[in-house]
Amino acid sequence: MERVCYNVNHHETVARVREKQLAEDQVRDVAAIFQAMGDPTRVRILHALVQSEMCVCDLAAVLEMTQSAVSHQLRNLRNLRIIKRRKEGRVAYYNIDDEHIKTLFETGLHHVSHR
Amino acid sequence: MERVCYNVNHHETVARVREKQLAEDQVRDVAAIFQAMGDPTRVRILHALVQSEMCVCDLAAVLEMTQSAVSHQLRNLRNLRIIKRRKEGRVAYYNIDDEHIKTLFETGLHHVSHR
DNA sequence: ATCATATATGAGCAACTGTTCATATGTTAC
DNA sequence: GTAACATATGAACAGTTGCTCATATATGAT
Repeated sequence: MERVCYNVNHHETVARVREKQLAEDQVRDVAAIFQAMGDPTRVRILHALVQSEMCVCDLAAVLEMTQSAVSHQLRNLRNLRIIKRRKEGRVAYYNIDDEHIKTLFETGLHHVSHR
Repeated sequence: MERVCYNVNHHETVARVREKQLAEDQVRDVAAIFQAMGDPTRVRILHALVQSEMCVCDLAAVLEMTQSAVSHQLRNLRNLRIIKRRKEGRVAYYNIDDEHIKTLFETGLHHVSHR
């Protein structure tokens, strides 16, 4: 990496913040969670699921998107344990995985609604 | 859009969730906030700024990244009003924009640390 | 004025992402 | 068994993103 800064301006701050840096896997995991919530389609899916457990077919109807597109996104969210699936015959019901996720999502929603 | 679902399985649920759908700009805004927090570099930047106001040069030192890369990301975050800038001479100091953002970020961090 | 430093930014490019399309898998009804 | 339905998934393709590199702008020191 090139030398871009000839002297660190605030040695004490840099040292202190360096010490408390997050572990690589923490950074990866938190970024993955936020990234998953950072897409309009997935926001709409999560907002729907906060209100009610829903099957793929119903979600596609609400979002007015293809079953395939919705299913792909549900897989993304499920892989990250943001939502969970319950199967009943041929119907798959999706739910927010836990209360923490619900809280996190609603905190973000609350933020944009109040500014 | 093709017909993928021959009968909506749960009319009542679909109708109820449809009614409470988010407005398009709410969806866009909340997705943008989460998306901005959904990148490892920006997570590290935010985690640093939660601890202390920092200048670009110091952030680059902590992250061990080029000044240019950091500056580009700071612009992204500032455009979304996630961080704010304070100028003092030729030095630009960055800060988390408000307490809501700090809370949102820490809620996400807390989530991945406790599972 | 010139030089050094701090930050900002446009272009370019490789990597990633979200949708579509086609198709596969699995379940229910007959 | 076959047909209808619900969901899942791989490939492909366009659009987006994050970094690098080069360069621009702006301030402070001399």
